[in-house]
Amino acid sequence: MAISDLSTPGADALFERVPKATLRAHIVERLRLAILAGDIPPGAPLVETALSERFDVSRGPLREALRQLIEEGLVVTVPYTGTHVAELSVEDVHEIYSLRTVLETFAFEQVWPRRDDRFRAELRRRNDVLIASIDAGDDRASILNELDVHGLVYEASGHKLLQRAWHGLRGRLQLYWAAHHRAHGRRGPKRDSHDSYIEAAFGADFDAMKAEIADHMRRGVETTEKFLRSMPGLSGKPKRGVKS
Amino acid sequence: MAISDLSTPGADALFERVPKATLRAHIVERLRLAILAGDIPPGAPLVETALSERFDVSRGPLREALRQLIEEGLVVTVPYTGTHVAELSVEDVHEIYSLRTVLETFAFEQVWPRRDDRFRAELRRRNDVLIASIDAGDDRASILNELDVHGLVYEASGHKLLQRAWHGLRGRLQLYWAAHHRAHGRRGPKRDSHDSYIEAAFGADFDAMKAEIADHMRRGVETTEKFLRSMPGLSGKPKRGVKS
DNA sequence: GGATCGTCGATTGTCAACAATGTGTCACGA
DNA sequence: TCGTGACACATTGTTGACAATCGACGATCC
Repeated sequence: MAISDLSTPGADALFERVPKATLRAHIVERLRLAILAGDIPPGAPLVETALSERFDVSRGPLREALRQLIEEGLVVTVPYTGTHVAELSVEDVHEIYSLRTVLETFAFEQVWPRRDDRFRAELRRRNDVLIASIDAGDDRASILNELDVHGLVYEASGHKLLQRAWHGLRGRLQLYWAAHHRAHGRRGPKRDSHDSYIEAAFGADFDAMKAEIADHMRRGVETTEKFLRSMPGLSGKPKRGVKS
Repeated sequence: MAISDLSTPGADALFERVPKATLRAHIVERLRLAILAGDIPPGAPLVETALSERFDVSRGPLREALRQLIEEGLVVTVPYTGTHVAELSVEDVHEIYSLRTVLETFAFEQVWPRRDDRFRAELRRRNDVLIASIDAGDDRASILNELDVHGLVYEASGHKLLQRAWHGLRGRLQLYWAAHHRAHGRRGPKRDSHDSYIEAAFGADFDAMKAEIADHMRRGVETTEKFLRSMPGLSGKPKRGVKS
């Protein structure tokens, strides 16, 4: 089979620049997507032979793809024993959101003084997309669109290292929200929670924006924590035999 | 050859917990050390066959090790073309230090309210080690010790994600300072630059500490930028044929 | 002389077989 | 019944060979 047979046109140009040139790059994407979409849930084992069969590649490229996802924090492995999707803990939630508060504030500090009209227009546009998906009741899309709105701030900062850091956080966030969606369904981002964020972003008061970011994160950590506490199974040991 | 033959006892327990159990883990360490020490300078090609021979392993584990270093930002690769050590640019320096200012301030925010005596004692200890190596004129050690002093703040924060972020920044910083040392020699961290930092860390005024962090980073970016501008060759294209 | 095309070497990408390790199971004895 | 030891199985780690691709060099044609 030729590599080109696997090409998925412009469907998901969400992450970084995508080479698409090698099998490994392909698998990284597909596997990441499968994990983030909750297709392979947290704690589920990732057996190399099974995955190599599923993706129709040999174990070489697959292992390299796994290494990359390990480095991204989405996958955990124990030598000679096994590999599984990263699990969710309450401490992680606190860490993610506290760090995100710092990073997003920093990102806004970079963008704010520039009074960038292109940024504002794009922010408006992405927010409209988000609102539309919320109103349509499409939770899967809403989660992604919400992250896209926030992601714009990092992109606009022009700070590559900061974007990289956001990318790492984004993946874990998606892991949580996907689990949340899978458990409760129809409980994506709320309109009003985001309205105040956008309003502040378009305002003139930077301190108000900082406060709004902190508030937004507080709400996020609250929701996610409540969810996790209601699902103690998610941070348990991976069960042998759960099909991937 | 048995894996145990490669064991390097407690020589460099600098980075994370070291499994030592697999060849791959070993190579990641050795390769990272070779890069960070400047043994393989920025821009130099990393040919898989040459490296696999040098480290006496096959290309499989070596490639996986490379993947990990790529994810850490120390190595860059182009499919079907080549791999080389990451290069140094002035923008990178600005990004690293600006992000580090934010992260280190955040780390101190976590540590400060606790009035942790163990932290203060360890800070004193590591600082003494640093001073000793500076006075001894050992630049190589001084660079590492200086990073160790700062690293303690991240460790004491107890924030795993923050430590992870610091680890990524730390590697790049080491890359710069190693190149700096190699070029100029005998120009490691200065005593007086660090004295004010430590003084503030032991003081009671948190705002003063924040200002000191910002100052410290300003000095760092200034030195590093001046160095880079004096060595334009470091950000050039990798030359084919440079031995690794 | 300059541009273009093909060839060749170097390098990375991929694969399938084999080795090493850890974990659970099951028989056995106290 | 409970502990214990050996054994088999599942899984990852490692290897060497082969395929695909890229970049440079040189021949050829205009």
